[in-house]
Amino acid sequence: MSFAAGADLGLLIRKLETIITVSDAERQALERLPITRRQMPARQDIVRYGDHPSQCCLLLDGWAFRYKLLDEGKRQILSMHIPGDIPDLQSLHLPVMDHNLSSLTPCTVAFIPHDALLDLTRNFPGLTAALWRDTLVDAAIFREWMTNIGRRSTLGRITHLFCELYLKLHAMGLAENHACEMPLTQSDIADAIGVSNVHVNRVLQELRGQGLLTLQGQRLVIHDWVQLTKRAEFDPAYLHLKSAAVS
Amino acid sequence: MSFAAGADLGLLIRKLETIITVSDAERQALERLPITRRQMPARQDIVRYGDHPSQCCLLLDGWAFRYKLLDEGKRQILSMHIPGDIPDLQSLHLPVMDHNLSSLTPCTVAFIPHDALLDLTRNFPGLTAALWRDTLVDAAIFREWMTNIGRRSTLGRITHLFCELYLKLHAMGLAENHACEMPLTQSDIADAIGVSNVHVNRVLQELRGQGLLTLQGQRLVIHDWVQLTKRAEFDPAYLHLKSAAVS
DNA sequence: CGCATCGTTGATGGGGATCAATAGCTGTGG
DNA sequence: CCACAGCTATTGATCCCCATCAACGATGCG
Repeated sequence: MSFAAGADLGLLIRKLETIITVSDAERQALERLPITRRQMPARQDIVRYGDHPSQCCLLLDGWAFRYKLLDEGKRQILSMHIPGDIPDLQSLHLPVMDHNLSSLTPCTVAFIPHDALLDLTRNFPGLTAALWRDTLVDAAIFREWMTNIGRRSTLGRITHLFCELYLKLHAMGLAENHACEMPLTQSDIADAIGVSNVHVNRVLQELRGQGLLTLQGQRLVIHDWVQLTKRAEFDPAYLHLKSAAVS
Repeated sequence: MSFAAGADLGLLIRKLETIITVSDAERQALERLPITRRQMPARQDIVRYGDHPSQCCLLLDGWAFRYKLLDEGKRQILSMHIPGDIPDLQSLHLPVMDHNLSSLTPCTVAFIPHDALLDLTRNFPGLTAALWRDTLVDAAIFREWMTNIGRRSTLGRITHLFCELYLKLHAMGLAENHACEMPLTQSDIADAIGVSNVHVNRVLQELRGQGLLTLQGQRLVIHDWVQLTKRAEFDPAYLHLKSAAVS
């Protein structure tokens, strides 16, 4: 357990500041949260379906994702998470997990006890609102993903996903110049947008062929942001960022 | 504006009680909420994309649904709502609407000013948690719908939707004996599960042919609940009901 | 260097979109 | 009370997007 975790929790503060304005008192309360740091290898479950967590997981470094498994091994990826996110914040008020949370890359996470967070919410209505709001943005992204999966073409789905991830990274200062890390495999993308991995492969080739983007190694480079957002029918309103401006 | 709205707000209390236990003090505070009642015809928007609502909408009677519109008139239905629901509770902390809320049937709604709700959250941490939790269940349902749309067969999607709606109605005491109102058109179902209305029609015939259910007029009768939940891979955990028991 | 994971390619078939036409149902007004 | 309009449900025909299966490179890691 670490109590000198100002730097770690600074990331949480930065995240909250992409959504609200954090006062000094709130900032200090956040920095006083007791946390347990942990390193995780890639693709290891952090919390599982059926668990009753007693803490939340703040992602400090690396990527994570949530998913559900169905019969016959089918998988639906529900969300992607980057540093600053608390992917299982809902466990604060929903005692039993209805899905899994896993690391995507090697990760550093900080566990925050529910007790400490609930304490915070009792004393800082502003932070309660901020955390609540964070879960509401989460839900807003779910709604957009539903729309993505249900009603867009495969090409639209992939480009929409990339637009969203780039913007999320950009808001946290983790991406510039329309380029960013992209550690998803093609199978991950497939399970996020509801198509087969083979089809993802073919549509990615088409996107490359059209010169819209490059995806090599673990890196995404967007060559024509405006055109990409057009193909994706991407409207960033649903991310509810304080400033959604990206040239 | 009506201040003698105990009966109306009793519905909200009943809804919250499907999720948490409401204390007497909380109950009284809820019953003191100032509300404005309104009648709505079927299929009329209540709140629209881009709006900045200053109140939340408690559904007293009838069904409502949320949806997004895309290019070329494509529509994705995001959720279905029944009496007791507050379909736009997220507007309490997300000032701008990223989707539309519309009546499905003729409705009676009660508008509750944001001010009054925010006041409540300042004085009743338990109610804050309850309302927060309500939006978290909302999100849990979104996750399940994502999975439904992304990874289940069309037959699985339809049956899953019916299982969910029946259970939600049952929890509110609005359905018994595996039968309930079902005012969705086939096009509504199609836009909820991400297929075409023609295909919905054909799969419904198959369901009828297999004797699993009857769907005539505006009424759904489930003939074999166990079998239906099997075909749907339906696991009610994601609804986070206090008691999910249905024979 | 060998194994595992990931990416790529080809062939094949089916689920489901799309278009179009007809029939049924409901409310409305003359 | 009937006629009409408009919506909803149904059916048929056609086509293609994409799942699936299978095989083969490529890449990275212990």
